[in-house]
Amino acid sequence: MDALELAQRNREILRAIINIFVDTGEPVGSRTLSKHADIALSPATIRNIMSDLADAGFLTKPHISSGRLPTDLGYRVFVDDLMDSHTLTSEEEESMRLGASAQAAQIEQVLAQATRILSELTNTAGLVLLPAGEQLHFKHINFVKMSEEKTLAVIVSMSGVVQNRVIPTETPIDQEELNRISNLLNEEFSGLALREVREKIVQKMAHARDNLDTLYQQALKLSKEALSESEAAQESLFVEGASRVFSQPDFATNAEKLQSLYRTFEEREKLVRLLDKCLGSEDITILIGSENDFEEMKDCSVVAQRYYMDDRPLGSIGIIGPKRMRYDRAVSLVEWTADSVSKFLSSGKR
Amino acid sequence: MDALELAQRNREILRAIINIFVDTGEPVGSRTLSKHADIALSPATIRNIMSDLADAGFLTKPHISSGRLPTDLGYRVFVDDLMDSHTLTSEEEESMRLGASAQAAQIEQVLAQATRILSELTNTAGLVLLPAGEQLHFKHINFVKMSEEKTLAVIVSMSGVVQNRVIPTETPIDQEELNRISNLLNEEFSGLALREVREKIVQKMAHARDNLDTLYQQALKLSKEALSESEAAQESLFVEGASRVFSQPDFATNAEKLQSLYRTFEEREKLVRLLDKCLGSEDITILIGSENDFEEMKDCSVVAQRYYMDDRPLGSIGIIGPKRMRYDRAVSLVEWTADSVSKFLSSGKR
DNA sequence: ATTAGCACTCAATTTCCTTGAGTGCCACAC
DNA sequence: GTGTGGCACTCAAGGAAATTGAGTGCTAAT
Repeated sequence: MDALELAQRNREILRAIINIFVDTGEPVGSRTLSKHADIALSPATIRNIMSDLADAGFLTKPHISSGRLPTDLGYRVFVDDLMDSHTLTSEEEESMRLGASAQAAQIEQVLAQATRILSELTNTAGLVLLPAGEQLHFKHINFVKMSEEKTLAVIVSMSGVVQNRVIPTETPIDQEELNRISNLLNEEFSGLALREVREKIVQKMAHARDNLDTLYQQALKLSKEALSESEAAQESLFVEGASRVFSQPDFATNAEKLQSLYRTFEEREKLVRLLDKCLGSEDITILIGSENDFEEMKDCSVVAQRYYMDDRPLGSIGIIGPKRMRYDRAVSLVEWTADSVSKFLSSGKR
Repeated sequence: MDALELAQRNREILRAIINIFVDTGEPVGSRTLSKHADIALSPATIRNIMSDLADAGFLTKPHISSGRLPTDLGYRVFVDDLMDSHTLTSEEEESMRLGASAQAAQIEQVLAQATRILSELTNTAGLVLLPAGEQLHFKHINFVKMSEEKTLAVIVSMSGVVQNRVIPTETPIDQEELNRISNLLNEEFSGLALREVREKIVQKMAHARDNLDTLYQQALKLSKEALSESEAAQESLFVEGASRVFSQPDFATNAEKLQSLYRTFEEREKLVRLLDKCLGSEDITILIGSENDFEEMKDCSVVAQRYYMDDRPLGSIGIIGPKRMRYDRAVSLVEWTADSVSKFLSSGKR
């Protein structure tokens, strides 16, 4: 037997161990494995192989006289090379389709719904990120006078995202005038990326210094305020079904882990950063255990993919669950969901 | 010694037991209590009194040979009659003041901020309910054409709450026309309660059947859609720092309780109902243990009070924490916060 | 009425033992 | 040398028994 075939057999063993462990949650011993239909080797032989796999860093054991379980690295090669691809069952497809049925809904509602279904099907926490950043394109702005010192700006993007913010105004502007300002801006900036709008405004403000048209100047000033920093502040994140993660037996026993995990889910900022990372890659992103950079999430894995609107990546959608999860299913479901969402957002003209 | 004095002494004992238990979390025994400075009685005497208090239903014990701890009823009389009122320390006041510093912010931001501080200071979960129902008054409406079949309605209330929803439109209406419709509605309905607006629209629709002014008819139809059911659907609830509750030693040991509690926090609807109840009463509402109607929250207490805008009750703000909490502090802090929020929302003209 | 004393209870902790799954290594067979 | 059986060893988990200590309830004495 040459080296290649040996390697092949080792891979087979590794795959079997991970499959069994994902299924049972118990460390897998050599005896259990030799009973397994696909493996026709004696426990002793398997022990040798397991020992090799452990030396290579793919397996570990909780204590010296126990069965083996996969390391992060083990999961990694499993996910990259060993995993069979999962085809969705008809029930799974059925449930997904229900999600797309919501008609005439806002983008946020569509995303929230998709995440909820994703969470249900995978029994993990569903996440979706809608960064209100560079991707957004200006559709409409509207100013409402709230009081002498406060004006409310409502900004609608092409994709249907609505942002609003309060702007302090030194000199009162009456609603009539605000309406005219709105119209002015709507005509001028329609369809541009928010970033471009910001740039244009800055340019125009420089030029218009001596311009006598105060209405126009006020318009620029107001809209500058309204659009400032809107990208950083207003991204929105939906988390759905986080409690499912906590019910997993992997955490249920350990109150301490549970708490730190809970705190993580409350600190949305970290989740945003995780999903943000996925925006960078076209392929599905899988982060196993410590591969995500947050200590308190080292027992969790993230599977996420970006979704599109009209071929532009808009945000990312995914799940977060225990490291011990059915990666094949997770990958299929996340891909399918991202795909559905993309199709829904791009369908027809918006 | 007459009956009155005896009762007084019993009350003293009950108060001491609750204070100690709230402090330590351990059942209080007669010995511990007799060592307590304020109590100059022997353990045996105290035992007799404790026995009486237990018979009266104020105390209970986890097992036959252990110290006593308060029942829900015990907490109730404590809160109603025995509790010293807590005066805020200067640090506490200091932290609260910081919350009010945010200028020109939206109402949601103010509320979220207040809740966060409340949660920090009490080390419990902070809650705030902003029911977008009867209380809301119409300020401004704006329609944006998203596509041939979809129109986005943005409704701004007098209090600065922004709601938006997508309306399917059979016949396309162009933006120009939508603007005119907006203007029409804004003039006609400004300042009315949303409920009144709805009623008026229904009336007018009945009357206007033969009216040839199709613009007006369209306006009515659109606005009816935009305002329909908005009250039920769009109330918003902020929960801040729920993880603090989970870190409490009362729950930390019991993974099962922890989970059910977690699920409760995810089911916002129940929390809404709780806070909604508080809206009915002018006084601060305290619900101890099973006094709230949710089985899974029987180990928690709620302290909440409504807040006002211009002397109209708008919503309620409060905390939810373990039954074993410093009620005196909680009450003071919740009252103070509700007060600050009310003042902030009512200050000046809006 | 109050209290000291005493017997009793029971959760919690500790200790010790047993069990069983599993490893690692050695020697033997093919 | 590749695979296997055998054997000694390890260790977590679970259970039984013993110990401890905080606390109660009752009775008799002050």
